[in-house]
Amino acid sequence: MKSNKVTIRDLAKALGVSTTLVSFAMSDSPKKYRVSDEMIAKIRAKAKEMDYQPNNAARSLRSGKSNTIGVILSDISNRFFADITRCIEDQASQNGYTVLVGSTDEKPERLANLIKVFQNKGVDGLIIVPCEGAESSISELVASGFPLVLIDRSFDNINVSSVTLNNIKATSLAVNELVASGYRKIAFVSYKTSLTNILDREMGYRKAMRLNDLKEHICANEIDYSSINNELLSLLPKLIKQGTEALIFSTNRLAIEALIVIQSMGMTVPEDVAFIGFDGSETFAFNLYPKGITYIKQPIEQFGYEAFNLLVANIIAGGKTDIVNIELNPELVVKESSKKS
Amino acid sequence: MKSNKVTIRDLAKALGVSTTLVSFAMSDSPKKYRVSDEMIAKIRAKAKEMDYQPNNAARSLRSGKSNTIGVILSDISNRFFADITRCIEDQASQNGYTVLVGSTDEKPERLANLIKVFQNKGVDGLIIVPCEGAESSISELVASGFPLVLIDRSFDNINVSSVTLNNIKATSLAVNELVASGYRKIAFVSYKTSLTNILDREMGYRKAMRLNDLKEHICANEIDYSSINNELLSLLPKLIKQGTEALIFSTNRLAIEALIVIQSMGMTVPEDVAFIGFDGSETFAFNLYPKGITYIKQPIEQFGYEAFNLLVANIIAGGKTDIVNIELNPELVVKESSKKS
DNA sequence: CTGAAAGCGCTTACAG
DNA sequence: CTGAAAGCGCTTACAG
Repeated sequence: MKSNKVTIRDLAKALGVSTTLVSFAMSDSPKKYRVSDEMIAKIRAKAKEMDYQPNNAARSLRSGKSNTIGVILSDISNRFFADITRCIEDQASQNGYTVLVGSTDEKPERLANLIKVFQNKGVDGLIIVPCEGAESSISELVASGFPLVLIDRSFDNINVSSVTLNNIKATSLAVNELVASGYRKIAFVSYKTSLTNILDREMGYRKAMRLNDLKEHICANEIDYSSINNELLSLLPKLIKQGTEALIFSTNRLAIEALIVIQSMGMTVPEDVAFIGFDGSETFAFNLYPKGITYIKQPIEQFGYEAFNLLVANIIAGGKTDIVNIELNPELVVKESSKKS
Repeated sequence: MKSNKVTIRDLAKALGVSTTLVSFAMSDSPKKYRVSDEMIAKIRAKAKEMDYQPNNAARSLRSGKSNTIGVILSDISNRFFADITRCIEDQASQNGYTVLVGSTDEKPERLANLIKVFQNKGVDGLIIVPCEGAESSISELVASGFPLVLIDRSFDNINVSSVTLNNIKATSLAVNELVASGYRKIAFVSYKTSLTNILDREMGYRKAMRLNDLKEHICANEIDYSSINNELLSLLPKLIKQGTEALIFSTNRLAIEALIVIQSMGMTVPEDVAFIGFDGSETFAFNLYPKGITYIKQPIEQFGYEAFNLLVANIIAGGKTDIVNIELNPELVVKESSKKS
């Protein structure tokens, strides 16, 4: 930004051509303007030689686009979202975009605020992991026609592009693996929520249990996410005493906390109870566990890749593309914790 | 950015004043231009009424400053750095700055690249957690006069502003606590590195051990950070067999992995060995541990706060402020793991 | 295939 | 205390 920065005009002067030509040659698709190949090569070579760096502010001001997108997470300290953000950033930087990241900490007021802040900063579009209670903010945004893609979670009653996991399939895979290992008394440990993705995981469990003619044991309403540790300390022994042979968890955090609680009770997996976790991105605990933990793996890279591309298509179309809902496939990573010992 | 956006000119027209006056009134310090109080109030009220949003691109282009800073971390998946980044972002947004974040994954080539990328994007300054081997990139940056603040780690031979922990004090505190609890055979578990902050932690341990007339047991060179788990699995039993009564760890990650390894060996803390971890930001493992883990706590908020303010002072001064090195105080959070059982 | 020129929305010397 | 005007560095119709 210093005054000694090389500009398009300096380049033009040095080459004896117009700034127009330089601008064309430096653009992403110079062919569109039918600039000769030699000219493109000549200009770009000179640009490199003089270390020309386009001025983003000028570009944005003129084009009305910032080439910046905003990513609003529900919780940046969740490794799963942090990893997805990383993938989005990779995609973005390869495509000349800059990413602004914010976190709502699962608070809908903060979401409304962040949307405004990012729009004021001139982002061209938003990728959002909505929290509970975000419906009004999201539907307002959709109504305004602002380019938007939801990720991980969506709302049944809002028509908006999204990239989500096939959650039904995810827990079905887990149930079937345990059944194949010979387990019958399989419990699903979740928590009180209205998030569709978590509820879908419960539905996947129910469906698979029914198809296997097994009785469901759902511990969804007994857990308050803000005091997991204590809840699990009282819940897990009860479940095991009642004859539960295997546990499936609806989230990564729940699974990790449960694993630590189980260890601290002096029990082991799968000897005392079989165990399938959800998502292995924060796997240091899983990997270190001597026997290895079976878990449902989400395609993190695909989340980032698809969301970014969907958003950019949306931006380029001026917010007028069709609604696209992409559902990604989970994968079961099988280790010892789901096998009969 | 749409064409229906309200501009400074629309405001001026609506109020019957010049754009100059509007610009003055909307600036951070309108008093500087001796605009009358009523006028400021009138203009700002109208701005609010018409929902005026200043165009950042125009502002940047004109002023030559982007009001954007870059934060380059050594490892974004480390919760300690993620938390600091969060604090920097809070500070930044309160002061009208936007933060761009990148991670080098401890690779010096990536650092050199990210510095370039961020400069091309027009950041006004950089906050960097340098990785090993970053000396050349950092000293080049310092020589160019670009506003820069290092965080967490610094280099003895480079004269650059920084915010670091008083690492000597950190491990001294730990040693003294264990000694006060009656332990004598205290080992320091670290890893092979040239990072000054880690080496300082070793020095703090050495110093405190000497002052207490105790013999040092340092396990620094025996651990390769990329295969901690296996290393610890062989190291820890050996140490304990040799009579080590207490362990101090030089990093958060090392401590967490060690705790899990200790558990998996069927041992408990502090019955089999006393334990002091480094930093509790990723404390879910610590908190869940039944007895509670004593750890050295770093002042995360202060890291973010001081680094941001130092950088902004630097930016405003055009990179010509004095070098300032801020050393923050660690705190020992005492739980059961450092007490005689 | 190439050039002259307008204009994006601001800030800020300069002049009153 | 206030206004007219230049200009930041680009992109892009328009005209050849």
